[in-house]
Amino acid sequence: MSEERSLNFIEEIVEEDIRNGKNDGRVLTRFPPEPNGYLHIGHAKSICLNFGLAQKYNGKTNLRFDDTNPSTEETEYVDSIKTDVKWLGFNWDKELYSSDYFDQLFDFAVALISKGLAYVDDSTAEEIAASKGTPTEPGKPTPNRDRSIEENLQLFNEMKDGVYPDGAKVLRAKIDLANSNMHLRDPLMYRIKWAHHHRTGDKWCIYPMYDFAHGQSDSIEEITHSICTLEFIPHRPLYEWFIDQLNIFPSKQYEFARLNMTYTVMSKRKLLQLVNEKHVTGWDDPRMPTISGLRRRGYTPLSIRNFCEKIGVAKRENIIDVSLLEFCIREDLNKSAWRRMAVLDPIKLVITNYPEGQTEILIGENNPEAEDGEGNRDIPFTNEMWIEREDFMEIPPKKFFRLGVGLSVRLKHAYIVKCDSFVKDESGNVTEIHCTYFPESKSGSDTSGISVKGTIHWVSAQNAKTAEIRLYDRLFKVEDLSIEEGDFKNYINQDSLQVIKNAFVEPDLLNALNQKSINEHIRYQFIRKGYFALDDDSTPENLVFNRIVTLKDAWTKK
RNA sequence: UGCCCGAUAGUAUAAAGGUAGUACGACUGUUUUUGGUGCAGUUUGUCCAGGUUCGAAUCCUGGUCGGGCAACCA
Repeated sequence: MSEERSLNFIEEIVEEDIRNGKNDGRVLTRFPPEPNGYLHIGHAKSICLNFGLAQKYNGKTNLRFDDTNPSTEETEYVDSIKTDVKWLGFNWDKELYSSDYFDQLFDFAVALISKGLAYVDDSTAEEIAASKGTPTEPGKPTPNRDRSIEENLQLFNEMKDGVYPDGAKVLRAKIDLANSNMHLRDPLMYRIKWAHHHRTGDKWCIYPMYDFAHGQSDSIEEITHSICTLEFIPHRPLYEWFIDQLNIFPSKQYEFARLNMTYTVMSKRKLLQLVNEKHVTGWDDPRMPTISGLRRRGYTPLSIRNFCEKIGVAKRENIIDVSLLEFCIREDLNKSAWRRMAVLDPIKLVITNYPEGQTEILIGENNPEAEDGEGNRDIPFTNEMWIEREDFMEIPPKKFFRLGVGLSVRLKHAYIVKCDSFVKDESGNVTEIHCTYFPESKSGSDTSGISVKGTIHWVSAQNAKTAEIRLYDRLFKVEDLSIEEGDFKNYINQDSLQVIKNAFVEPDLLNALNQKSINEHIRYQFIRKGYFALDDDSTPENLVFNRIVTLKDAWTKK
């Protein structure tokens, strides 16, 4: 057997279960989102874990919507969740809903009442909260705790039949009001909610609580490993209590630490707030940590799966540096993205010894990382160019490998040019750079003998196409939002979006829209500027590119 | 002053009583027609105090620190 990557603690549990022949070696996991928001990168961790486990151990994974609270859930979210899971590259075995089990769950509740293990309580929410005591003081029974089984049965049926208004009664498990675990102090099983459900419509006016739905749903599906996040640890005894009392399939719950990431938030509540209060343009704003946001930004499914692999799975609270996510997308795109040239902050460069009106077609390979370069594209070369303003300096510092009077650089895929002079306007801004080129220095057939330190990108001014380019920075100004005081919105980075309306791109990029229609090569590396993805806002008249991430830059750091 | 979970380089994650390793970050060199990539290297760590043991990141005891738990949310 060859050297294997070490297992995370859940894989160890699964392997041990398989060794022991538990569940006949069967592995069935589930990904159980509540359809009340869009999925984010933290969900991706859970998705990769659940589906990954199944793939690794010959099992299956169900997609189950935990839809027990009709007032927050919508079909829109169901659809987006399915889209995102598929996009990440996973296929579920069954698409299921907790609401599929409402009848069964009702019968389970009746069974518990019949065993004297559940009762209908007429107390208000406040009264119940008060009667539960505190972590250090035991709770006290409410007046209804000792109702007869018959009465409970009748009342519960009346709850279901719509006899009572919202909040009038609840069904509670009869466990232990003094338990040190607050979740065991007679937890609520059902509440009355006259709300329209996105799937069951108006059939029900009572809905099960999470604790009386999740474990039972796992059990009904015969889930072997029910994986959730750390905050559910105190629920586990309750999860097991219901399964024991009902004597149904013993699914087991395991908990891991959720993902946190620097410079962003990861709670649906906060993300919803950013959307509702228009701090971002929507759930799929490219600055959002949502799957749809990352997708629109240009992240690939592979890069996200690799990221989830690298961050590992453990029980320790963590905050992952967003630079690891950035590493993952660079790693993927460096190998696959086609190279193009784009000038974001243009300044004119004039080649004084190149014939005006002449156009030469140069060849550039699409992908230098591929053996065959994945083909070439034509790049027109003329006497006037757009180059990046930052690639010229009036007074260049030492080790500045770009342009300044007397300095030479190679124009990528083209010739070496030497800067002779520059032109300024009245206010002192440089408006033009004048160079001479060396005809023998043509890329690929250079016989000039000249060697230069720098190579810069450019676009022929006569042939350039304009494009809109959107540059994104971190959404928040601080690394770890969880340790900051006050409203998280105080830390929003107001400069997280920069729109460049008139960038110049090489003409071949007009093909980007066609490429997109065949779903290929919609992501590019703009040489020296980063990785970019064509945005859905693009039209043939106005191409829009999102910067996914910059290239690593060892120069500007200095 | 309850119960539960956790603690290994800056950030994560391994080492199941026997050499503290890996990735990202940072830094250095090298290659390069992208100051990218690649390649080579450097850097930084077991929360504390006791105990068990030939030997402890690992087991035990006590402490410290961080997190969670008292929604008719999930």
